[in-house]
Amino acid sequence: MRLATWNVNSIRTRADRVAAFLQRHDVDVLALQETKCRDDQFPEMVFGALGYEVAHVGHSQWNGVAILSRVGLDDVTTGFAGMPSWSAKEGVAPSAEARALGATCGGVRVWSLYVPNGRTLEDPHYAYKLEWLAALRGTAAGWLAEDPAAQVALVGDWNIAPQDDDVWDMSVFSRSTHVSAPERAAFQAVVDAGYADVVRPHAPGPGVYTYWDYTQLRFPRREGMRIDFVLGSPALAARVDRAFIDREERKGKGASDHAPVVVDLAE
DNA sequence: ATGGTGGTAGAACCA
Repeated sequence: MRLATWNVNSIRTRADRVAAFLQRHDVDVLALQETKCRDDQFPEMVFGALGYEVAHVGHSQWNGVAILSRVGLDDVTTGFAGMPSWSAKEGVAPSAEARALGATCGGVRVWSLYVPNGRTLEDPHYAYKLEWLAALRGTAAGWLAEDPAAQVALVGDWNIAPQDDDVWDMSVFSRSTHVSAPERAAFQAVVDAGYADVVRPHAPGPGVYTYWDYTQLRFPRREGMRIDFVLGSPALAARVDRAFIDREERKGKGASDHAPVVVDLAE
């Protein structure tokens, strides 16, 4: 089974690219982030024609996550238990909502995650990001306590660069989100709960990224960040026999600012 | 030092 994740930065703008990607790499399950559309706007037919079922949750034009699967799409769940709600605390703030979608695909519990960006170290969204990650860690730890053999994949845009080598120049990020100690600790806590980064061993750094800012020629200058991850439970991680970042997808006109991450699971 | 680009929008806001 081939599982992939991609922050697509608008599914309507890039439906053709996503369809071509699915076919080019023969992908079975694709988790998408930043779909940037309402449920009724999702171009389901494009993917239905290719044999994929679609689950999507998009609160507004901001964010939104989806799962496409041609190996079953069952027990679809919006949000994980205990996921903190931004709007419940602060009033309407659609940019901070609807960022987790779970489904069982081919025996694997797949979670498409868009971790809150955080904006700046002083912004309330930063505290929300840490709170959100702590809740995810707690709930995901519970899944493994319940069933240590569970096959779970936590995939998506984590908006965290866990290691210094995961950004092109640490000095640029001295007072920025994504690299702060609390964010890295929050990411590590999920790892410590039993979810391993299954891609890094197959795509080691430095200089290996999943995101390049549209501005300042970041991609041709090879100035990127590794912020998209596939974290796997022990039973899932044991099945991974190949993984790669499809850097080619970042090239050319009409690319997302993120590249897809692809993982192969042995039968 | 701001703006560089691209998305949703249809003005500003977000990444």
